[in-house]
Amino acid sequence: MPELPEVETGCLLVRRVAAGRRIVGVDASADPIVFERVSPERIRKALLGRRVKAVRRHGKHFWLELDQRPWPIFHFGMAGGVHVPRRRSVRLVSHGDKGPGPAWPPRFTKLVLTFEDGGLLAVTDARRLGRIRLRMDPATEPPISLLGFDALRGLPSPAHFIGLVQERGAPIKALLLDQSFSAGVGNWIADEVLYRARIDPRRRARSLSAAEARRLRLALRDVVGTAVRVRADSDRFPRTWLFHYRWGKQMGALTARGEAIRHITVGGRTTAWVPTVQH
DNA sequence: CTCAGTGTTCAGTG
DNA sequence: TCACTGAACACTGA
Repeated sequence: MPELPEVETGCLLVRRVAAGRRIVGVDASADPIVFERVSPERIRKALLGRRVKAVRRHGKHFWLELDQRPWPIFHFGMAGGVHVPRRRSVRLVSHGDKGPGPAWPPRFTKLVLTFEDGGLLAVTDARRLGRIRLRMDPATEPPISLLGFDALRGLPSPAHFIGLVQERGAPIKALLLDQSFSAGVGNWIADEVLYRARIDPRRRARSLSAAEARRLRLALRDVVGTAVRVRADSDRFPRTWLFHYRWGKQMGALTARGEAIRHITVGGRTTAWVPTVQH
């Protein structure tokens, strides 16, 4: 679930349920991996009785501003997310893995918050690569202070962006994935952006012309902006996006325009690209 | 049973 | 020191 658009969408959900309310219940699982060196007791102590003043995000991290520090930071890793009960009635017992119907709390829940108005919020993480941290001032402390510009709201000016790109020697795809460069970009966004900018993912960032870097910036703005606008609902991504065809691996995968898709490894990640279009 | 994966970190290398 | 690479991490689902 977790690139910038998914995190932003989760953030909106959290804001809807939590903003302005007091936390009256904290149920934290004892998971030392998800709770980075923070015991469930400390999480509970930090959150219980606090009022949520604001919900902020930078890149793939988001955090709650409370009426008292420290504040919790959430990162979804590869398979984390936030959930609220569907409908009004809450079943406390899930009835089997299959079959439709509400289940609460969801599978892989690591944290459940209850709010004064009865609202509920569950934080899940199936693969346990996500993290929940406590910081006195999240924006100025690692890991968030180490992030680059936010790919949705912090895009640098064209001139600045071109400069940032041309001073780096990594493959352009690896640079896009570097969170200290563009915070929030993940594997599929990087591929989509490069496809739309018609740039070979293996190209060294330094080798991009000003025109190419400009194209890259616009593609980044468009892909992230569009994905956020549709609430990260991939069914609503434009049909022209590589996203819909990139997993037709094996052989003969084609884009909407009939272009052949190839898969290679760049920056340590599986990369889908279209050699006839990207140079 | 094996392996890829919408991510990050860290040891190792140049 | 900086920058980059690749393996490790952890676990589900195909």
